Amino acid sequence: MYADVVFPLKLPPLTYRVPSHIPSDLKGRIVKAPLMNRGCYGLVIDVTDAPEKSGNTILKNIKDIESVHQRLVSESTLTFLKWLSEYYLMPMGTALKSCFFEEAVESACKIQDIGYRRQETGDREQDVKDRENNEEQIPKTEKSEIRNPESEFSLVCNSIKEKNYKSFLLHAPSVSDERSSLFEIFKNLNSDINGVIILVPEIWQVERISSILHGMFGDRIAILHSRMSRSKRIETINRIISGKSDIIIGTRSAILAPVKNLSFIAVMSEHSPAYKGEEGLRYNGRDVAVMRGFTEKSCVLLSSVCPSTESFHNSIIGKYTLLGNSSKKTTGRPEIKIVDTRGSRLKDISISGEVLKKAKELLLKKETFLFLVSREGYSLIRCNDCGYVARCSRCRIPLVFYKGKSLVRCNYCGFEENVPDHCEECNGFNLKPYGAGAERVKEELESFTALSILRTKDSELLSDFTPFVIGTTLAAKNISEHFFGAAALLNTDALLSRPDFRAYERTFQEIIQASRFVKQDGSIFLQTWTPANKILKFIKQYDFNGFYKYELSQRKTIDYPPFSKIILFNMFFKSMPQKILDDIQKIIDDSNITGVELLGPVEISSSLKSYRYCLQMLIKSKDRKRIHTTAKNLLNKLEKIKGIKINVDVDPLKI
DNA sequence: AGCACGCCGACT
DNA sequence: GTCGGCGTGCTC
Repeated sequence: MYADVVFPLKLPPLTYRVPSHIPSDLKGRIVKAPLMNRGCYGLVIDVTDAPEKSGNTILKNIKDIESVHQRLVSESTLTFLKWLSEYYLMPMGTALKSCFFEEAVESACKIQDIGYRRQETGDREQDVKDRENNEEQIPKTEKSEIRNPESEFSLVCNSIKEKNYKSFLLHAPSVSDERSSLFEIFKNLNSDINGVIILVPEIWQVERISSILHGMFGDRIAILHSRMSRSKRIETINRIISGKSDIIIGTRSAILAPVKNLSFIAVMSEHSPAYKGEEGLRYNGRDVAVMRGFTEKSCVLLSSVCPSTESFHNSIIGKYTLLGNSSKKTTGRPEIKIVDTRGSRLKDISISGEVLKKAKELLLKKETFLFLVSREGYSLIRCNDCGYVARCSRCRIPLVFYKGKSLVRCNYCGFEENVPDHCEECNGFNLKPYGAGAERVKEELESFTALSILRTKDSELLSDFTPFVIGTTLAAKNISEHFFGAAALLNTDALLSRPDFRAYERTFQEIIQASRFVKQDGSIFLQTWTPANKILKFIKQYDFNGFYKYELSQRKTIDYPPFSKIILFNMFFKSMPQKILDDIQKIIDDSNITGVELLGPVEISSSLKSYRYCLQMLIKSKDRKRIHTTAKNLLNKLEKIKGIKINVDVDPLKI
């Protein structure tokens, strides 16, 4: 008898012999096995009669499993783990590591080294029984009783009770509606629910949810996010495995928590790019949530005030059930005004006359005005003779001018140098600030109003009256809803023309999110040189359906998600002789790829400090299975090139 | 992830 | 001549 064991290392499963005195119900259990001359804890994912012949290499010197420990995962979780590894093109060990395996081992095996025999009546099962017994003492109302049968959330509640996979997409009118819907669901269920994961995009949002649910679930609630200390994380995982906590609230990684009998997954602000990992196993928490719900037969609720185009598309094709009709809700939202800055007389000023007039007006009424800019620093630098924008010599990214520090900086590689005095394109000396950063807007406002202006950092609290607030992001956790009398987006065009096929969608989402901080009868000004842009019309009217329809038609014509799948390869090198380029080309040619589009490789600037060079390759296809087999094949071959380091990004957000 | 093996610089 | 730098590679 042989067992395939996965360790929380960048490794595929390894085969071990199972000594005859060990029973065969090993699948899903933690075992200790020799690896690199010492005992390591791993997870058994398969038990076979003969050792698997991996390719044509016959395994010699197969070692014995040392000891057997508790069962950690169910059959369905194993299926999920295999999917996670295959889908994101990473070894199973990497996937296992992401699933809090080390923490599970730490809490279950090392602290109290439970041998095989004691296992059957382990503390874990007893704890669950204890909790269930306690709960039986508490009188419950009838399970089928829904307090508010008219509520559309009864659909979600029924689905949770049925214990079958079903996905919902809630298009909520506001962020607080998103949260209250969740509360409503738990209230309707009379807290009669086991195994819940609630995801939020950022750590500070965890507290918002946990405080709402604390009265209902007490210490059944566990919190999980990436900035917890190791010991706290182990403690939390221990609580989850033992069944003491089964309501998990956390950020991205919490979707991989070892919760048993998962019946409900909620993904708040599902459109958020924060759900996508940027290193290691680059999974998207939202997509993983849907897959986990599917394999573990749970109800999945995605919610957002501005759902992603992908999720909206899934609701059209019937993959998700659409809830909420906030797309029709235009009342109670601030008025959006498109400000045409093309004819502005004051060419060197980033704030338009119309916006400035409103700002002064609000100042008299003691109301606060929010200025949204898309970058820190003063501006870019542009040659007024030839129109060339100064760029980083290494990255070819526009350099940002910091007037206060009197330097230019590349925000990609961090390179800083003195402000150039002439244009490197035409050698002219007519360089001028171009575009508006936070520093410049502050300067302009101060010169127009003779007031000192508050620049917001995330941590700053706004309590006393501050006439103007300038922000680059809206991680405005300390700003209460409807705080501002008005808001202005000074460079809407910069957002709309970001080099990302999701630029329109992102802009729409950012404006919708900003709108929640503006008074309902206030206004939002969008300054633009392209007032005829269709997207601006949809935004102005809060026309979600119009936007999605247009955006989906655009995505279809350029053949991007959701109409095709994309996988990005970034290949890093210390040096890049012609031979490497030839080798890569040969691998591509030999793979005779069909039904898959391959763009590149093209050289891009390297984002890794220890690697100077980077080649990027984009793999694109309508065929979900084919793109994966092609990518896996290519990856296997490319990895053999010496000195290469490859980052694989399945469903990348940034291209 | 670790830990070994391996090929070039400064030392008793 | 050796000691040791950490770059590459393997782990059933």
